[in-house]
Amino acid sequence: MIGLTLKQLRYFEALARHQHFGRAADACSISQPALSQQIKELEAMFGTPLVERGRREIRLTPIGLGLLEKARQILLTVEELDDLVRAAQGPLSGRLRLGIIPTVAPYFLPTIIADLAGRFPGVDLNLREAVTHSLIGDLQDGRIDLAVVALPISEPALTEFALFEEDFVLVRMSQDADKPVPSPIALQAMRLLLLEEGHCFRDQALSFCEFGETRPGALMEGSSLSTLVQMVGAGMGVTLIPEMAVDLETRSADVAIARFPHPRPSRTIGMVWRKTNPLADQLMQVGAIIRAAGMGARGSKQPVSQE
Amino acid sequence: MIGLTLKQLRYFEALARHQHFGRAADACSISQPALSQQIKELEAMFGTPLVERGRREIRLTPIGLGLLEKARQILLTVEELDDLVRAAQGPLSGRLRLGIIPTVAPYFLPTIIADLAGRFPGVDLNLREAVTHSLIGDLQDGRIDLAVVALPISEPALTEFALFEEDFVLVRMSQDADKPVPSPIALQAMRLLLLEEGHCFRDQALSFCEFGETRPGALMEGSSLSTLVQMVGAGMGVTLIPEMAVDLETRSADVAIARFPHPRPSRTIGMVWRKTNPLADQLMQVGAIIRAAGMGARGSKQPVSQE
DNA sequence: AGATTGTGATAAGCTCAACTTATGATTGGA
DNA sequence: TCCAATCATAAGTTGAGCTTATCACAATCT
Repeated sequence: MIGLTLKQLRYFEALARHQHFGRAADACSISQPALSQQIKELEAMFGTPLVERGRREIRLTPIGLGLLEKARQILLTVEELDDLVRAAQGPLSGRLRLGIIPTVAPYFLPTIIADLAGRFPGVDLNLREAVTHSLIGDLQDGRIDLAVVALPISEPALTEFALFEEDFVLVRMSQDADKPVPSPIALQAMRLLLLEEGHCFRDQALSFCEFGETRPGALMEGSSLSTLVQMVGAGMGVTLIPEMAVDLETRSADVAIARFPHPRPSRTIGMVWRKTNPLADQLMQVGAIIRAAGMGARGSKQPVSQE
Repeated sequence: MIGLTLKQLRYFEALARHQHFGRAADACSISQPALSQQIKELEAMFGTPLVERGRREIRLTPIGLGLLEKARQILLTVEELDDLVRAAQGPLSGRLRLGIIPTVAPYFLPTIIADLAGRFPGVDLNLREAVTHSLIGDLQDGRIDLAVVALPISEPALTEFALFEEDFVLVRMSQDADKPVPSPIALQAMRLLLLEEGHCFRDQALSFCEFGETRPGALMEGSSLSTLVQMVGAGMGVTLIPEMAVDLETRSADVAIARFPHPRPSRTIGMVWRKTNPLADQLMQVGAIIRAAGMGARGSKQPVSQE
C-alpha cells in the first residue's frame, strides 16, 4: 500500500464517523472536494469502492469497514507518539484525559484533583464521567488516556492498577436504625433501590443480594446515588451505597447507615490505561500517589495487594 | 503529532535498520539529503533529537527508540492493508511469504507446494528457512506472513493452527537393529548426536532423554538431520529424527530405525500467523487443506484435535 | 603535516500532489 | 416543476518534498 498517507486515513475515518462528505470535510478543516478526492484516491489504490454513495446516506463497503478498523488502529498509534514526547520530558505534563464512573466521581474527584495538581503542576486535567462500558471504549479508541473504574475489567489490551477496596453499606430509614442488619437474602424481600442499567455498581449490588436475574418489579431505579438516598429518606425502600459516598450523601437526608457483617459486599476501585500508552510509567506513578493519598485520607478503605 | 507522514516513518525505520543515512536513502530510493531533511523534520516535530550522529556510527536516542517501536507498529498495520484487499478478492492470491523450520522444510515442502499450487494457482510462494526463534521475529515484524513450526509457540499476538503430530524415531547403526530399544534414560549413556543450538528439535530430543541441562561433552552436534544420520552410519553415535524424515534420510545411509514404546516422543507441527493478519480466514483454509493432504499422504502422522 | 575518504548537513531550484473555488449532475421532496 | 441537498468534476494555485551540487568535518593514510 505504497502512496498511502496518514491524511487519507484521517479523512476516511472522519467520513466513516460523520457519514457525510461535507461534515467530514468540515471536521478536517478542508473543503468537501478535497476530501472527495482523497477518498477517491484511496479507492483507486484499493482497486475497489470503499463507500457506497446513497442519495441520502452513505455506507461503508465490507472492505471499507476493514480499512476503517486498520485506520483507527494506525491513527491511535500515531496519537501515542504525542505521549511519547510527554513521557520523555518531565514527570507528567500536558493534557491528561481522565474518565471516572459516576459512582466514584463525586466523592473521589476532589482527592484526585488535589493530588494531581499538587504533584504535577504541568498537567491539564480533562474530565469525563460515564459508565464503565463507555469508558473502556473511550480508552481503547484513544478518546481518553486513563479511567477510574471498578476492577476487574479483564481486557487484554488494558493495564489495571488497583487503588483500594471499599465496602458497601446499607441505607435505610432512620427509624429502622436499631433493627438488625438484614442478610443478603432478606434484602430480596425489601424494596431495593438501584441505579439504572449500565452502572457497574448496580450489578455489584444485585450480585451481593444474589438476585439471579434482574426482577424489575421489585426494584426501583435512580440515576445517581444522591437520588437513591433521597428516595430512601422518603420511605420508598432501602439501598446500598459505597462507603466513600456515606459522608456526602447522608448529610442532607434523614437516613440510617448499617454495615454488613462478613462476608461484606465490596468493590475494588482502580485505574486502567492502554498497555501501549507510552505514559504507562507516569500513570503508574500517578496511581501510586493516589493510592497513598487515598489511604491516609479515608480510614474505611482497604489496601490492596494486587497490581 | 499533526503533520507526521508515513514517508517519514518509513525513512526513519530504514535509517534505524541501516544505521547509515546514505544506505537508508538508497533503500528508500531517494537521495541522501531528502532523507536527512525528513529526519530533521521529525526531530523538529518531536522537539528533541532522535538520532545521535557519531562520526563513524549513528545511534538512536531513547526517544528515537520509542519512535522506532511505534513506527514499526504503524508500518506493520499499513502492510496489512495490502492483505485486506487480497483477502477480499478471490480465495488467496499474490505473494505469500512462508517460513519453515529446517527440520520440517526438506520433507514437508513438496507436499505444501503441491497443495498450494494446486488449490491456489494465483499464489506466489516466497520461502524462508530458519529456526523457530527467527521465524517468530519475522512474523511479528511482518517480514513473513506464515510460518510452519513445532507448537506450541504461546505468543499472544499469534494464532496457532495444529497440522499433525508425529513421532520421533531412533536412528542407530544397522548392526544394532536387533538390540532392544533403549529407554530414554539409557539414551543418556549413549553418544547422542543432536542439532546445534537454536533448533527446537534439539530441545525436544533433549527433553525426551530427560537431560536436565545440556552436557556438551556427551553430545555431538550436526547442522542438519542428513548430517546426523550420516554420522550415525559412520558409527559416531545414535540420534533421533522425526518420522517424516525417515524415508529420505535413511535412503543413502546404512542405519537401522527403531520406534519407541509409549510414551513415544513426538512433536506437533502447525502453522502460525499474526492474529491481526486480514488473511487469517484464508490462512485457516490453507491450513485445513494442508492438514487434510498430509493426513492422506503419510500414515505415521497423528491427527490433532486442538486448534 | 597534508591529502584523501567517508559522512551527513546545507543550498537552490524544480515538480507535482493536494488544496482552493466554481460549477455540474443527480435525486428526493415541496 | 422547481428547489435543496449532496457528491463529483474542472481549473487554477501553492508548497512540501524531491533532485543535484556543494560544504563542513573528522578519521585515516602517505
